[in-house]
Amino acid sequence: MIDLRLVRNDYGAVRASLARRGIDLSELEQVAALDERHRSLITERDSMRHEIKELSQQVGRLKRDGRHDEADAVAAESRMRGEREKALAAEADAVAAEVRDLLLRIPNLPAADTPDGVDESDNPVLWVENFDPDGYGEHQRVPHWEFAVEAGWLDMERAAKLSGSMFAMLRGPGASLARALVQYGLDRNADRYEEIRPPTLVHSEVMVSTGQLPKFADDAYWLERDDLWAIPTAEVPLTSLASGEILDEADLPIRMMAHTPCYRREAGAAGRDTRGLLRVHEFDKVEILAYAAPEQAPAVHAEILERATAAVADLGLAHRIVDICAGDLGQAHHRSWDVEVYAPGAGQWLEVSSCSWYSDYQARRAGLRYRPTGEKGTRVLHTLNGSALAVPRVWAALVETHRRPDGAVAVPEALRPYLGRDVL
RNA sequence: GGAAGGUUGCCAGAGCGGACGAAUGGGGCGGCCUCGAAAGCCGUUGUGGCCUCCGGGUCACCAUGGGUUCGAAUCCCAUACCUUCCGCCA
Repeated sequence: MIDLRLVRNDYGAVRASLARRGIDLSELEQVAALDERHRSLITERDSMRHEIKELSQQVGRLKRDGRHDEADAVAAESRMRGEREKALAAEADAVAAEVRDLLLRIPNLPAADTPDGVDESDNPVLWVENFDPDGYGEHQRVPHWEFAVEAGWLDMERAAKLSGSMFAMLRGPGASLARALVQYGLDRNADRYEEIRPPTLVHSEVMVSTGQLPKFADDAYWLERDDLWAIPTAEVPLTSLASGEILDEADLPIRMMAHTPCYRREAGAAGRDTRGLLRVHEFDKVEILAYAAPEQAPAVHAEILERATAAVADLGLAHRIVDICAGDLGQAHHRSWDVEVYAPGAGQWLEVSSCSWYSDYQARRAGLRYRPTGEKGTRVLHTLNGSALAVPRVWAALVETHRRPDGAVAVPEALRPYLGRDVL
């Protein structure tokens, strides 16, 4: 969530920044008004508590001295204040809860250099590589949901039998390819990122920290019986890994990676772009993530983008980098770049990584802090992450791109050590 | 799933209704001593909210949430987590 103190001290700037997203600002206005009310309530409540404390100590002293009548009188006095305190506290708590509810729904402030724009169509393309729309042969223009199903690498029908539509099942060489991609994604980041295998079912508060809750509950799977949520990305457990902790500045940035399944209900996404592996409810992904001091964040952000891009470049895939404009920025994002690969069979660009800087938005929710070297006190961390390798879409673009006229798929050089073969 | 015990500051650990934000020891930091170090001695050492005439004042936090009381780390209730044993299990 955004910094309430910033709302208090520089309301105009916060308002102007959020306005770039093109959202309704009435919640922000309410927050500012309620916060003022909250502060006056707790100031009064605290002075009431102070008086109760002093009176109670008097009672103790009077009783020790055997002056019981006087003690009873003071106790009665204190009890009256107690009632007033109770009322003030209840009201203050109610207002605070209201402020928090609103604050959790207000999106992050876009970074100053985020491009202007209202939606996806305004996102500038920063970089295109290895892409020639006319350079693909007929054999490459076949969508994977046709030839990969025929070859027995992808079995959508039986997956649907087991779990419904938008679940995929990979088989034989198709499954091996997915596993190879995971290993490839992990190995290329193992130089700096600690490998972690986190739980993939998490408490509600963990989903709140990263921003999935309360606003986007319909997008996630929930296990009612145990009140646990299936993670939509490893970003969720990794961001909360150090929640409530105070880290040393000297240890920053802290880099982590995780291979996990990811679960997404994709509510409202039915219909478009859901053929084959384009959009599935469950998929594997290698995520890289970092905790950084604010000054370190831009460099770490660039590093994550560089790694995500290089991973697809080294697989010989046409790719591009898209700069997400203010109107298209995700709720928790401060600045974001998407890496997209071109799938010639599907005939479209597929988002395979969203490299994002969250500033202190998630860290404040999660309670991630650090102690600056040589300073007293703490500061809120910054979090950043991106997919190092999202399996299904990379899988799809890869088999379509490297499909040969004879129907076999040439395994890119970089992946051969993992698959132990040159063709599928 | 059942039973028992536990959860206090950076760590260990005392406190079991009033002067407790919390004894004591360890650790960290600063100082004295020393050529330097060890030992010893002295001091210091949590987080956050609000107000501020920027000197400070004040409130909250002893797993979490309720309750009792003039007053709760201390009493009561519920929950979570941890440990051990039993059961079940990849």
